[in-house]
Amino acid sequence: MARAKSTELKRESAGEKVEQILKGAMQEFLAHGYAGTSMDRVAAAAGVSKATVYSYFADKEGLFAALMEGLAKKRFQILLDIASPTGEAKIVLRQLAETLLNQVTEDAEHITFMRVIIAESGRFPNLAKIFIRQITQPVLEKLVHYLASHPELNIPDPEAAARIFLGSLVQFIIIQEILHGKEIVPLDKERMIDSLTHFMLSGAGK
Amino acid sequence: MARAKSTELKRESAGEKVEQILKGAMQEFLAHGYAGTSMDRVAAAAGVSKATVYSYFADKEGLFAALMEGLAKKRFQILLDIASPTGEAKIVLRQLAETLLNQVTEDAEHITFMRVIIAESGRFPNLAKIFIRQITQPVLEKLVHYLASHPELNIPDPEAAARIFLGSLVQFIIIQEILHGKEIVPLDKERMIDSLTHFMLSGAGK
DNA sequence: GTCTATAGTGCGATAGAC
DNA sequence: GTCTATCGCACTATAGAC
Repeated sequence: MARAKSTELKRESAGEKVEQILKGAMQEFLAHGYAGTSMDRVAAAAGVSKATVYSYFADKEGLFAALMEGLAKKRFQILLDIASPTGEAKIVLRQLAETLLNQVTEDAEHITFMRVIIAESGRFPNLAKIFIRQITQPVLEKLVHYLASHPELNIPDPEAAARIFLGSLVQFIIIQEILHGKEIVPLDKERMIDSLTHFMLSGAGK
Repeated sequence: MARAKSTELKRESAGEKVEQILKGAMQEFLAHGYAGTSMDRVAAAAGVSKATVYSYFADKEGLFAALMEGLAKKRFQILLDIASPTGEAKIVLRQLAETLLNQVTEDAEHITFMRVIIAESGRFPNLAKIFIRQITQPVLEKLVHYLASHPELNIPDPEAAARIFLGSLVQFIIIQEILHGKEIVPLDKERMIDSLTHFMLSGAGK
């Protein structure tokens, strides 16, 4: 085989293998968490040998970190796109809330990703901070900017209001989906959205 | 009770050992999660032999479940006590929010407990459900009852409003404390409380 | 493939209660 | 002395990092 020695950087086809490994790693780490995942299972799930895994990633921590950073970038890019709001506040806020709620509740991977980020935020504080910087902060900022640039809404503290708006929605997902509260404390998504927009618009001359 | 309940092993002084084991288990499980904790370390942290641990708890899962159920009962009892609200809405809501925020942010154990409940909600869905039933649901219900019994607040959907109120606060804790967002997206607790009460009271004739 | 860690068991020894 | 909780430790079998 004209396969190069693996101590150095990989050649042309490197990207494919990395993709493959990350895919297997995602399956395992999201399902079992960091400590609950073995490198053997990652290799098996990826369809490569353990040696191949270790030729691309220094160790378990490195693979986990690379995976989670990548997921943070890709999986929540949608949120940043929606959050470019124009138009009437009532519609903009409704749409933002609906997209966030539907986007996440329909995709089990999002839910599991959120769970793992929180789960490992003790062992991997830097990952949590990357998540905050890459997702929470920009979404928050866009919403703050929108709220602040619409003085007719009469919102006294846009930064706090943005936290309330997004925080309510995210915590709704955590209770209903992540903590399996759907059947115990059921509540329709639409009622959350209705009440949230009601409160946000309560200061406007309506 | 000469030979107490047959389901329980050991004699009268058993409680001490159980307490000791649970204390060690708390230290380890809260610090490292379920998969990241070894029974040897639990025994060491508890200052007992592994055999003793296994004489009181059937296995690792049983010990973990017993610990977490106990913590759910004791650690958040305070919330249920506060949530017996009487008096003017503005004050009641402020006090509830302040107590919840201070209670949790000042006690690292609360934060870690919340983290572990979410972390293990995939592997131990029943624990998450116990948490919802014993803490989330009763607190939610008391707040709903309060909001609903004060029609002058003019809240269209008390159930959704209660979710928004508590969800905002809990998510604030998750972002600031659990995900280490304090320095990245700082926000004073008081501003959250001010804005939350502002929205809740926005329908009242003020 | 190697070396370490871990869940769970078994047993002899100890020390205290009656 | 008898009973028993507990300790300490050796042991198996399995799994995991690398």
